[in-house]
Amino acid sequence: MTLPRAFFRRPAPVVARDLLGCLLVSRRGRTPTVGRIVETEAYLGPEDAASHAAFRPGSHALLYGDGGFAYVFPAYGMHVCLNAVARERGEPGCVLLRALEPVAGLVAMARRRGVPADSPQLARGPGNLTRALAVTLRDNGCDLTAGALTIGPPDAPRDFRIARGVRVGITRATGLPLRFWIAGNRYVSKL
DNA sequence: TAGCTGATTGACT
DNA sequence: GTCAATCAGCTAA
Repeated sequence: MTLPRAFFRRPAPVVARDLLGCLLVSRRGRTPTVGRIVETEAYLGPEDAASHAAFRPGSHALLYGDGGFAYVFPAYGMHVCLNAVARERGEPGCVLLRALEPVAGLVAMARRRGVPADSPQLARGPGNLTRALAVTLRDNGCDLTAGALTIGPPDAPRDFRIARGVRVGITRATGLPLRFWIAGNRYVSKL
């Protein structure tokens, strides 16, 4: 069960908001790991100075491609961040996945992270999220609607409150209210 | 070829 | 609060 391609063929902020509560499934490694998405950020096209579409040509092939694919990039040499490409072909945009609430495969996540399985830090933060799910640069460009890395619809009613605020951790175009998270969730990276 | 930067994290003062 | 680790891809030369 995965989200249809059409889900991703919408503006990035809409996709970012609707991804909250959805399930990210990674079949990397021996044990599948599943997490509920609790925090996202939307990045737009070249008009958004913080978007890689504006200043990282190496990402253009993916960011300008069809929605529903993974865009994985290295940051600060030691971390990788996972994005879902959003919007129709030719209209660049993506959604950065910043935090998950662990659902299944907690022991495998804890082993990869080196923290207790009940730690709220299991998949909190973009770099920690990819480490917990064993996402690497090899996953760059993979199909999120079918494959080792997929996103499924929520497994429970979306009865949470969605909070919205400015993006964090970036040095350009700060101030845009493009960060979304589940209000009060203990696995959100910052409040 | 050398130098710089960043959508980060964790350790340390 | 500060700071190092570490690298792809860009820029300047």
